[in-house]
Amino acid sequence: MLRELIYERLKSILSEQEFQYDFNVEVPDERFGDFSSNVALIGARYFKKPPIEVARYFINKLSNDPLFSEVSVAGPGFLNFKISKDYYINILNDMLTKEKNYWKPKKNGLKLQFEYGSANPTGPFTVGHGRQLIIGDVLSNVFKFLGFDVTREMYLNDAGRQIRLLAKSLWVRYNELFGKSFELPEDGYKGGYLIDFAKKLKDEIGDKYLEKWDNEIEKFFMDYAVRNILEMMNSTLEKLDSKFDSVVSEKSLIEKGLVDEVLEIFKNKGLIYEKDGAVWFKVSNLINEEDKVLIRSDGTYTYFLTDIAYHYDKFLRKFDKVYDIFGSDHHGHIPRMKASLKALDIPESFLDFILHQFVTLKRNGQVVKMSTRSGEFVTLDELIEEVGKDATRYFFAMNDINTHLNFDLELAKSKTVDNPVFYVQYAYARINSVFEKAREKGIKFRFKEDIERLEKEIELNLIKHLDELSFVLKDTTEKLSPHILTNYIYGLSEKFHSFYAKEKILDDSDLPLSNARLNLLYAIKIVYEIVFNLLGITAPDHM
RNA sequence: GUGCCUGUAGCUCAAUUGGAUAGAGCACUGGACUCCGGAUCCAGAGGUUGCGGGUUCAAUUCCCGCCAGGCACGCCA
Repeated sequence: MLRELIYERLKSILSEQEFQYDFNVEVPDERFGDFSSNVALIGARYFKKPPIEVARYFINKLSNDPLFSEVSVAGPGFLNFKISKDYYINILNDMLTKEKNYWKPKKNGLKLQFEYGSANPTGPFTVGHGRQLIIGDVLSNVFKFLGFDVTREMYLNDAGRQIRLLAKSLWVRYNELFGKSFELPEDGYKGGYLIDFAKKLKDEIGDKYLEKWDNEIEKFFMDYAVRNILEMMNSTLEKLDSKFDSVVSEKSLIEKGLVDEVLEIFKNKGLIYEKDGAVWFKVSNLINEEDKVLIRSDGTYTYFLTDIAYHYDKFLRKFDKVYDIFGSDHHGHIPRMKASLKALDIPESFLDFILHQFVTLKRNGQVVKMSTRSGEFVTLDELIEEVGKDATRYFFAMNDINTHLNFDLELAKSKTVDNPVFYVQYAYARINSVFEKAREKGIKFRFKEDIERLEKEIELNLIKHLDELSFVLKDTTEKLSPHILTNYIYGLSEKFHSFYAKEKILDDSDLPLSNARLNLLYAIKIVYEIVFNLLGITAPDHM
């Protein structure tokens, strides 16, 4: 990785002087060179000399280094580097030899868990869940590619009050089918899917539970509704090509006794008390917030309590680090969650939250209101149906997670409008078609041969861009931002299309050059396959 | 009221966490295959980075204060 090589060289020059400070190596505007560094600007303070003089010191030290064809100083004291052609050829050769392993660092044994897509199983996934699912899926993929031991997990809140509301709502729908009218409970679920479930249920059991309601029947309706909703959710996940390694249910945590264990620990630490018939957690002892209820006066557990137990469970499962991916509406949950982990003597660094802002869905310029309970929403299923899996995944990944995502349905649906997904996929299809054309023309592809014929600026620049994938993957995991990856592949596509338009790849009059360029395309193809795989979108041979 | 996020070209978004003349796409203007896929490419125009201070060699980025939008402040999840 070029960036690292340059960084190491600069660092070792610093250590000769026994200086140690942070600086960066980055890709500047093309007119400045291949890479640049601010090492001299920052170093001025340590060298006690003007930046330009410090820069000259570095240039002197690096002048005979075969890695560079040129090192210069510019502006206020930036060091600009041009990588030698020979080195680029070496790198390309290395990529072709190692294929995708070129971009994989040595194994990193850290055990990570990503929790995302967690929801009440009370309705189908909404568009909002979609963003979360893709962020979680893509980040998991990248961490895994970089050698981490990754578990993707979904948490199901299948034990709470909402499930009982769901059961009752289904029961009301069921009765309606027999012409018996009951009021939907307040905050009940109004979604049409419950009517479908009710019809199915009527076929299966007839009038068995008509106008009857007790604890047994409630349990039956809860199980029936949850089972069917999970089926819906799984079918959506399949369409999205999103797989979980495990699903943890709230119910199972309670049955395992983890909630009791947590309560016991808190009790021993004097962190709980009773008031108004409920059990409270002394959050105010730990952070500057109000105390919270753990057990309601009717004896049921709050979400907060079972979630603490869940995170205790994660800790007992010996993850080195866990990430919770939520919508930004959950941000209020963070401080108290961190406080409770502290109360359990779990190190603060164990848990990190990744919050994403909301998705605003627009249809004909109008904002579509989404709410699971009112039943007015566009489901993730419908969205995938309309715009396809690839566009859905790419669009959810391509924005900074901290910004609101405007998803214009009409625009996304339209096949004629320019779509970044098509742009990047088209580049890949084009590469394939060049190889096909070469076969038609009888130009034989000689793997790893003739590559020293590559010398044009744009060719070497493409090699640099391929090399940069290592940095981009690292950056994606450090900033926990999938959009860095989509930006990268879009940038590679721009460079490739530009190269394609400018230079003829298959040139009958110069077969070695053609072969060199085919080798370059082969390396580009590997990078596309890596990135498409990480994003979970298809790599089309033809379009 | 308190806390979190956001504000960048007409629109949708970037900007390598403090770097050089703030970049792309759409839309607009004008060009490019008798040729490896024109779903492409090249060029032009478009900016007081919400406003005002501060920190320093350097601020879209960090700090303070305003303004605007989103979200959260439950014995909901």
